[in-house]
Amino acid sequence: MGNKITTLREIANRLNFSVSTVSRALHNHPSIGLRTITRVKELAKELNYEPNQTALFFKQQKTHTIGVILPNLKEEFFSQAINGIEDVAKQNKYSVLIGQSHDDYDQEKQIVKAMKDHRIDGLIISISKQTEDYQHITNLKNYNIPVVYFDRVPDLPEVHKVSSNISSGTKQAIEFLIQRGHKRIGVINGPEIMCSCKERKNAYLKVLEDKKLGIDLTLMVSCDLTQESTWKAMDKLLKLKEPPTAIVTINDYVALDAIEYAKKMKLKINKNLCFVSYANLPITSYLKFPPLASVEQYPYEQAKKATEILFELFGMENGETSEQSTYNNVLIEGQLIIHNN
Amino acid sequence: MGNKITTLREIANRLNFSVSTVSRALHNHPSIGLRTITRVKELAKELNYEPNQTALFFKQQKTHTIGVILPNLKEEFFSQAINGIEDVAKQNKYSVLIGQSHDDYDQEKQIVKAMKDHRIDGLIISISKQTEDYQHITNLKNYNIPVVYFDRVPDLPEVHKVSSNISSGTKQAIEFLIQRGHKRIGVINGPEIMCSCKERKNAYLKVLEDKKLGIDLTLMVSCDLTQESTWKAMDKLLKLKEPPTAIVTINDYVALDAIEYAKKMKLKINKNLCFVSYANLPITSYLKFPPLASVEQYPYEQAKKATEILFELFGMENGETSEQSTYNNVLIEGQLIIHNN
DNA sequence: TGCAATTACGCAAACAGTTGCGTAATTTTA
DNA sequence: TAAAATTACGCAACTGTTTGCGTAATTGCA
Repeated sequence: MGNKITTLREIANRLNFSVSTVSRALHNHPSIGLRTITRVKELAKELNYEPNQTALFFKQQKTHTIGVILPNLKEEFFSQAINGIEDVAKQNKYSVLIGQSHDDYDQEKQIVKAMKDHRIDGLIISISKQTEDYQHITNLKNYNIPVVYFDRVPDLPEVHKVSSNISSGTKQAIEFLIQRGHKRIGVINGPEIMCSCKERKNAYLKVLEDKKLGIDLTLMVSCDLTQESTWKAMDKLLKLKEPPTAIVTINDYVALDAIEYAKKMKLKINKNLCFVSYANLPITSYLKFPPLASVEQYPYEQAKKATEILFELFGMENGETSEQSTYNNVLIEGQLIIHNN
Repeated sequence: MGNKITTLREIANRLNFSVSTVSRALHNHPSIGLRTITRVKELAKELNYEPNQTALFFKQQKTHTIGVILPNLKEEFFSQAINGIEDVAKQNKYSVLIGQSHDDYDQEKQIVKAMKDHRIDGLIISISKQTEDYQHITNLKNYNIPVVYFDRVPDLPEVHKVSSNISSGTKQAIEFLIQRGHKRIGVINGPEIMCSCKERKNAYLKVLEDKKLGIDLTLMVSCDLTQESTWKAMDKLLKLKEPPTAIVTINDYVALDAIEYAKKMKLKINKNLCFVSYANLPITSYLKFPPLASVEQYPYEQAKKATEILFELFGMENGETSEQSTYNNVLIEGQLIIHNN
C-alpha cells in the first residue's frame, strides 16, 4: 500500500553503506568491490529502486525533454510530423512536450515561454502563420536551448531549419498543368509573411517565364488559409475576364474549400477547372472531388530530419559553446503525386 | 552572449542579502521589509530572473506536467481530444507530455514507464486496442500518480473514466435505420477486448429485441480496425444468404474501408447498402460516399472533462491520501448526426 | 616486517529553491 | 529607561543524486 518510493539513502541505510557508495555501485564504478555491488544491486531490485529523474534533471541541468510547437494537430500534415519527432525522441530516450499555437502569435509566445521555464533541452517548431518576428524563439539561445524549425520556417540565415523545397514542388505542379494544356494557371497562395509563399510565388513566375506563357499578376491571389478568405480568393479568380482553367492552392485544405466553392458555382471539377495543391493528404483518396494532383511534402521525413539535427546539436554543445559556424538548412524534395480518378 | 542564467544566489550576492531573504522578498513574505522587497524585485527584473523550475519540480515533488497517452494522433478524434486536454492544462499552468501507443501494448507500457520516470503529476490515457491487462497503468497509484481514462476505457470499477455512451448512441443509430425501413442490420464491431465493443453488442441486441426484429448473430462480425480485417468482415456479411441492407461500423475509418469494399463489389452506397458509424469526422463532409449518419462522440468534451477530473484529483490529494471512496465514471451522450447528401 | 601500492569505501559539496527557527536591531509600551 | 513587542533578516536543513578528494584497510613486494 503506502509503497514509499525507494531512494539511494534508503538502500544505503539498510546496508550500512554511504549514499555515494550505493550510487557508484549501481553504476559499476571500478572503485566499488564486487560483493558490495552485488548486494546493492540485489536490494535495489528488491525495493524496486528507480532513480528520481527530477533530481537528475536538476543536477544535470538537462531534462531529457524536447518541446514541439506546431500550429495544429488537426492537420494531418502535422500529426504525421509528430510521429517523426516522437520516433527519433524515443530512440534517444527523450520525452516530448507538446504545444499547439493554433496559428496564433500570442499563444505561440506563451508556449515558448512555458517550455523555456520547463527547461526543455531543445525545441522543434513550425511557426504560426501570424508570426513575423522571431525574437521569442531566437531568444532561446540565451538559455542554451537549440531550436530547429521545420516546414514553416523563418527567412533567417542563422537558424537550423528543414523544409520542403517549394520551388521544385511548384515547378512540378505548374509544368504538369502546362503539359495538360493549361495556359492560364491561377494561384491561391498563403499570407505573404509566410516564407514558403514568397518562394511559391517566385517559382510560379519563373516557370511561366521559362515556358514563355506570359505573366498575368491578377492570376495570383492569396488567402489566410481560412475557408472564408479562400472563397474570397476564388471569387476574385472566377470573376476575371479570362478566368484560369487550373488553380494551384497552397495546401489540400485550401484546395478542398476552393473546390467546394467551385462546385457551388456549378463548375465541373477537374473538367472546367482543375486543381493542384500541396501536402497530398491521405484523406484526399476518399474524396468525391480531389485535386488532380498534390505535391507530397513528406512531413514524417521533414520532422524526423529536424529532430535528428536537434540531437546532433545536443552532441556538439559540449565541444563548442560558442557560435556555430554552420547552420543546417535542409530542403526535402517534394514529389507531385497524380491522383487517378 | 554568454548570458548566464540568474539565480537567487546571484541576486543575493549583489545586494548582500541571503538567498532566503531574496526568495521571500520575491514572494512578498510579510517578514521582509518593503525597501528590501523593492530592491530585490528591481534587480530581479533587471537581471531577468526566472526561477529554475527543475529545482522546484525536484523540491516540491511536482512537475506541473501531465502525461497524455493515446493510440494515434492521425485520427481526427484524438487530435481533437488533445485540444480539450491542452486547454484545461493551460488554464492550470500545466504542460503536456505526449505519447502515442500506435495501438501497441508494448509501446503503451514503455510510454507509461517513461512518463512515470519523468514524474508526471497525472495521466490521461485512451488505451490501445491490444490492451487487456492494466497493471502497467494501475501500478501508477503506487507512485501517487492519478489516472483518468477517456474514450477507450477499461472495464474496471475502481478507476476514473470518461467515455461516450455507446448504448444510447447505438440505440439512436439502429432506430434510425429501422425507421428507414431496414430489417437486416449488420454490425462490424471492434475487438471484443475493447470495452465499448461489448457495450455496442449488447445495445444492438437490446434494440432488436425491443423492436421485435429477431436476432441473427451472423449479422454481427468484428474487425481489428485495420483495412484488411474490415474487408474480411465485409466479405462475411455480403456472403450471407440474406445480406444486410445496412451496416453499423465501429467508427468512421472502418466505415470508409467498408464503403470502399462495397464499391468494389459494385454495390450502390446508401442505396443497396447503407452505412452508419461513430465519430462523425469532419472529413466525412468532403467525401464522395459518406456514411448516411454518424454518432458524434464529442472528443473535445470527453477529453476536457477527463482533464478536469484529473485536476480535481490533484486538489483532493492533500486531504485524503487514503483510498478514495468514489470513482468518476462519466458518460458523455452521443448524438446521431445525419449527413445530407 | 616494514613500506608502497592498491582496494574499498565515506565525507562533503554542489545543483536552486523553500522554510522553520533563531536572533539581532529597532520600535513601542509602561 | 528598561522590558516587551515587533520588524527584518540570516542560518541551516531538506529534496536525491553525482563526484572529487581523502583515508582507512588490505594486499604485494622486498
